[in-house]
Amino acid sequence: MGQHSCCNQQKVKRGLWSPEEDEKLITYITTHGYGCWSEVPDKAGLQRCGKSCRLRWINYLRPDIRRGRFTPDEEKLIISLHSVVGNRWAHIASHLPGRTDNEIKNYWNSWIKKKIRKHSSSSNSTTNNVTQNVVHHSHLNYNYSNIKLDQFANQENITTAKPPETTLFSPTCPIFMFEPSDSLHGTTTESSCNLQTDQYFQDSINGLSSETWNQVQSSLPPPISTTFSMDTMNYLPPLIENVENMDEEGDHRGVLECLQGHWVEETHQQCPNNFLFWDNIVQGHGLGGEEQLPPNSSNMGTNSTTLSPFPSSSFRDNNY
DNA sequence: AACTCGTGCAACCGCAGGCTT
DNA sequence: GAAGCCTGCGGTTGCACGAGT
Repeated sequence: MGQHSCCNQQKVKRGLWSPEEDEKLITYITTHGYGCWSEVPDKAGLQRCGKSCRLRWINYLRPDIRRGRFTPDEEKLIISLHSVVGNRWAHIASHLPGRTDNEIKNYWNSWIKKKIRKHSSSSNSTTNNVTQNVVHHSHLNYNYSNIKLDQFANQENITTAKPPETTLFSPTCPIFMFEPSDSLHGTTTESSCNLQTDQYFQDSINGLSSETWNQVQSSLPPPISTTFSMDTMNYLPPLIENVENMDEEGDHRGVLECLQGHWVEETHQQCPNNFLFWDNIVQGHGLGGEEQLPPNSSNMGTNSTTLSPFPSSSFRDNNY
């Protein structure tokens, strides 16, 4: 064990590829094609495993590879697609000709690291344990969501507070799950926007060219009414619609009803971010009393208690 | 100049799923 | 249906390099 099945040959070289190795691989692939990758090393005269050859070719050597910095449009497209499909890098890469999943993944991860640092340096240090526990080297998608939600939780008034300065995306804002014309430009009122949108994401969407927008649209999953997968974005339109009905004083009851009626009860399974979102809304904005209690835990999916703090004990134990 | 640290990127690892036998 | 092999994918690691001290 310890080595991949394709790499258990004797004297398999690892590490960075030399120009000579690249040359051998290019020469072989361009003249013979790659066919079965496991046969490529022998036939090309390389002491690499087939998997390594494949990776080198796909990520670096193939002629249609596009290198260099991501353009603003590519960046926007990545952001948009990531909001739709999450960390499915190969899927995202399929919408960016010449870009590899590895490249996009690296770009995204380093980019998020920057955002996290920016957040942590600009926000005060009174973050709760949730954030501190989840900021880690991996699972950036999930963790970053928590960071944003945590910031919401620390705001006193969700309807008047300024949204985080540089939020990237969140499970609360796949706005293009709606009709683009309405959701993008018509329904993000001042009050609702603070709750449900991500400013960075919003800017990205607004800046998309029609071509890019079409690419995003083409990647959309089936309509929400028929799809409740684990994908976070599928949970959100009801919330956003209901938030629109909140009054200017920030009556959160609509949110709660929404969460109970459309979001939590219907989509309560396997979605930690949503639970945290709920948890933070409630904890951060002075809601209390019987009517605001989260749905009965018996309604929750079997995974809810292990995946998230919702319904949290602190919610019930504290006086909000 | 030497050292440390942070960052970006290439490559590896383990797993899942498809295909073949 | 089971086993083995292969490919593809996402997560993770390690290293080179530049910036800062």
